[in-house]
Amino acid sequence: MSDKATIYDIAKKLNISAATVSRALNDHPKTSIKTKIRVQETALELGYEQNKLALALKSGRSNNIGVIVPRIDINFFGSIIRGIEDELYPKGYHIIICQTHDNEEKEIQNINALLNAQVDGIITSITKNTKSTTIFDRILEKNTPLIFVDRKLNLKGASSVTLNDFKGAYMATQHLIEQGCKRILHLTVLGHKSVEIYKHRLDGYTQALLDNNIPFDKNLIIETENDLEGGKKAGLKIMKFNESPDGIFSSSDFMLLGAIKEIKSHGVNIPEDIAVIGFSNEPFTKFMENPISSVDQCALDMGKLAARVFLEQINAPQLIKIEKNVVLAPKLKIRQSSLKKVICN
Amino acid sequence: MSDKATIYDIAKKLNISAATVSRALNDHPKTSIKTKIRVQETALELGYEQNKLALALKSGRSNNIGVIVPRIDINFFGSIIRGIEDELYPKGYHIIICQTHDNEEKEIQNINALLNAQVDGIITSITKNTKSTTIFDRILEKNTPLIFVDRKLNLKGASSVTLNDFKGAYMATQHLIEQGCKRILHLTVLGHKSVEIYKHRLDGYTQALLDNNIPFDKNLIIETENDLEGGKKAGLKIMKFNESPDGIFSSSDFMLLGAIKEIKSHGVNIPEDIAVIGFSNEPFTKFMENPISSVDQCALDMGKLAARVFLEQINAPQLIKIEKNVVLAPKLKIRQSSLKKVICN
DNA sequence: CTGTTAGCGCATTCAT
DNA sequence: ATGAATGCGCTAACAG
Repeated sequence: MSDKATIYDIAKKLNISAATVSRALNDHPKTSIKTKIRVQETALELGYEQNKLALALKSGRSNNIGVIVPRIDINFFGSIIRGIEDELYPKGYHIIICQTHDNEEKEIQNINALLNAQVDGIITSITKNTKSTTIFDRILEKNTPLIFVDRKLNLKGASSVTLNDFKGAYMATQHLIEQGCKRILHLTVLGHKSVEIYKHRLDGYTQALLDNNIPFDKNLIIETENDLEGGKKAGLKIMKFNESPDGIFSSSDFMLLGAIKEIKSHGVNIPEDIAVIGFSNEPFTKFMENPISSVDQCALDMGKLAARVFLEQINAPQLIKIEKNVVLAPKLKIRQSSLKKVICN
Repeated sequence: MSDKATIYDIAKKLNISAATVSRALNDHPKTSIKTKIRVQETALELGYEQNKLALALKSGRSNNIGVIVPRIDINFFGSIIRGIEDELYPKGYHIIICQTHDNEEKEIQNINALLNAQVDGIITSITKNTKSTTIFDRILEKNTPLIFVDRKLNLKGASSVTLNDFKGAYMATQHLIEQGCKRILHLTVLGHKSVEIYKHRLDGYTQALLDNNIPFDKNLIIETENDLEGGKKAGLKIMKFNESPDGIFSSSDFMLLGAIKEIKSHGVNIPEDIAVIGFSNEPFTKFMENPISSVDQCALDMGKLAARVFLEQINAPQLIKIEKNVVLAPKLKIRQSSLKKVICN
């Protein structure tokens, strides 16, 4: 019944104009307190609620922000979104979620749809397969704030919040070296050359070796699929080495888990024989009977920061274009899998 | 520059009326093919895109649907949302995400905000603390489709997609019995009486015992906090029993994991001494060195079904109100932790 | 302090 | 087949 009451309904009932009602509702300074009260009362009585759609059309601001991620049910992205929501909800923004499933075409569709829906900004993690930047240029042409999280494109006018993958890898490798490892193997993702983050992780690993005067050995780089099976394959390869590594730094927790399972099945002990550390701090790493060390990506913080960058941009004076590139330092989560030395927990 | 082209821009350029442009764009039957083509061409040229906001205001349909969950970064809810998105995106709907953090006040705020944003429907999992139904009644009064997922309220006019928790618990308990367990302990959540699902799980457990002529022993019910610590506490209690249980069915994987860690530290073997099975099929359960059996909640399916129920409601003729209550059968994920008998994997 | 007018962008009657 | 007019609900500019 109370399907929808508009300001006109209130106006009619009070024999005043809709404009006055609008002003009263918005607490406009030039309105008598009397009418304000009367309006508020009848608004309540009629169950009036502001239609944000009309407001959005009028103002050109929808108060919605689009968030596009590869998959929403991946813990990392879920946490990023949570960070964004936590930060933006109190400011009156709503979050519209889209998934690309790492499909560039879906990415383009999503962006177009969000733009048509008049979102006030877009926060996104690009596809693994994103080749073209034209769709992103369109966002910028429309003066819609664009913020990349984690997986980014280098575009003038776009902001970004990323993790210092190089540093994370460096820290992890350094940690293994400090544990006494001399022959550290690196597990990287097949086709990593096309994804910045894996390149950076490889570079961090290499640099750490260099800084510690450990020779780089290209035979100690194994490229495999980023899943359990890929890890197992890699583990098998490792078991066939003449000289086994004494440490593994993996660019992914999943690959590492596969490798661990395989290696253990050969009677090799972790961390005694081989100390290992992964990347991403997947939830399962800390729940294992023998918890796995990993590099935490601070997903929640990344989301929060991306949200703040958006707010800065949206609140900036018209003519000023803010472009901000935030790089977060990762955190090492040291657990049993990489501790050769005895340490009090 | 191409900030925004409207149908008026196209109309002006072609010296025709906006109405004609609108019709041409919508492939209206009573428009000459010639103009259709001309309009489409200049639309492309001008980079025209439909403003969904205006459309929404006009039509009263925003093509947005609100989804409210306790937390988006919990795997279960992430999967539900993914299911919803997968199903609704191809139909042109967008998903607006909100979190309650299990706070009833935030729940009310979220619903009001979504209603004001003119969403076409709301899919939600209620708070653990939801006491009042008035806010949900408001949704229904507005004739906005309301679909509960997993955690539901029994309201006339609202639909629901839930898991058969009773059956899941029954299956899990039955499985333990089949493994030869005689003294099966049940781990339930503190204050479970206020949340339907835990009650149902307890009931399923009880019924399975009954059906197998195993006496119910209230000392074998332990109530604890739903987290690792709570599980550890429970594990300690169990270790102090005069007569140890030989099986555990836990209403939560997290509690179970805590209990397992505690129990193992006392030298008790799993599954040999105590076979265990949890609930929810959390991702970590299958990644463990000794994978944990669990009841899968089919989150993805629940999301998809909820989306379909929404579509049915929204597409139903005006006067017909569809109320649908779907109950999904859970799936047992049997892994090492509950297999006393040797089975070929 | 309040009323009138107009417009955000679109689709839809009613004419023609 | 097309144009003119109207309204979705709201706010802002301009009068008064």
